Amino acid sequence: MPELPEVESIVRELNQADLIGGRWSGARIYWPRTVAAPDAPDLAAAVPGLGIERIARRGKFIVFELTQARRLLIHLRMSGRLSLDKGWPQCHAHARLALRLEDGRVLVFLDPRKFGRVWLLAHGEPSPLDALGVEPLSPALSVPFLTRRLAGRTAAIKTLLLNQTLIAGVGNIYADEALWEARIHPLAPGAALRPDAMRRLRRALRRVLRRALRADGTSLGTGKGNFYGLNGRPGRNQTNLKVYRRTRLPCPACARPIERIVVAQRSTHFCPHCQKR
DNA sequence: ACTTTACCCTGTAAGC
DNA sequence: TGCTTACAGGGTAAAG
Repeated sequence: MPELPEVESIVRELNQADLIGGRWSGARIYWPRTVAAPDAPDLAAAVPGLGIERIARRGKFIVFELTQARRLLIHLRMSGRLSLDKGWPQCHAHARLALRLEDGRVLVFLDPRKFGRVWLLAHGEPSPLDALGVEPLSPALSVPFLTRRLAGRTAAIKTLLLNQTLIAGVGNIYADEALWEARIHPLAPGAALRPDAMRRLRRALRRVLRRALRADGTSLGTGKGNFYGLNGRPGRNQTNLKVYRRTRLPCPACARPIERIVVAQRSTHFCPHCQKR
């Protein structure tokens, strides 16, 4: 569920929670498949004693840099959430993993749909971060870069924006929003984008993501699949959305109804008038 | 090398 | 109220 702005918001909150310098003292695994590390025989045994040096984001991953050159990665996928509690979870219905700190606090990974994954990696071990593309808010996302990487790509631009090996961190909401802002049809083949469209796309991606970041992410609806930051804090970006989940509502630019189609197995929202093929 | 498809899971909301 | 269906912001593996 969470994309770059949501994950970044959570990382900011974690960094404000006085975890740096602390040490893990134990772990409890409630749903074993949550632990994805291929050769981590027992995360619960390996975690105690590891200190937290840094907490960062890469793409949609939360990265805990630990002592002994180890790393703990968390990917929330569709329905993952984090909660920082005073002790081991008592009544969380969807607790999949809990990590206890020496000061007694416990970071609980909640995930109704069980798609989320956690890795504990040793130095030099193959990491899912290795495959990630550029950070969209870094200078690496340049027009020449986009031009190079989209050359020869016949897939729909919407599909390519969701491809984490090209650009890391963009998901369904911000792909739709950026394409609307750039006035590009979601089904346009990547290679069909003219230089001017490339410039608009780069600019739109960065604008849309930064705006969402300022609002601490997007929280839609009331369901459990909704985005929440640490300990259930919702974001405020939903009021900034122009097309996402606004099927049949008027386009903010031309007032014609927004359409919904399916691209890459994902709902895709766009204005057929403003975003021509 | 790139693209498409099936699949992983559970919860919520809408329609009847 | 209860049942059924569609949908959900993530990604992978395998086949074409």
